Amino acid sequence: MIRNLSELFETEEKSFYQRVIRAIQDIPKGKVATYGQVALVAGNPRAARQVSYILHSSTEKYALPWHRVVNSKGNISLKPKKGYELQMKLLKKEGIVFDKKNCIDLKKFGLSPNSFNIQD
DNA sequence: CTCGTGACTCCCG
DNA sequence: TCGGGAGCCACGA
Repeated sequence: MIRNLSELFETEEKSFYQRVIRAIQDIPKGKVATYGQVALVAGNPRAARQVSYILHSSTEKYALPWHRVVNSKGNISLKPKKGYELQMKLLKKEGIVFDKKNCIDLKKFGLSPNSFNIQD
């Protein structure tokens, strides 16, 4: 479990790609992280899009909890019939709650800013 | 080296 | 509130 940014940067993983993998694996069950957050933790605040690319190509290979990654609004970015329903199902199973608009309350289920933060 | 590819975000009207 | 448009970026071909 990565506790802070320093620890993350000190890992063997050198590429953004590898760090993203680590970051995602570090998302605790019952919580969700946004693409932007993952990108931030991986060291590139602007590479949110890249995170999706990585997920798409390595989800199975690294057994990533991909369903815990949602967009900044707390929505599932996948399109219906393309994983959307599956993701929602998996999240609900972990206790995540969706509101009327199928949004997740990030205040409640999103990673707190300190989860990956330096000030434990 | 250049180009295509996104499960993203931010900003504006 | 909601939708469109532009910015952004690593990785593979």
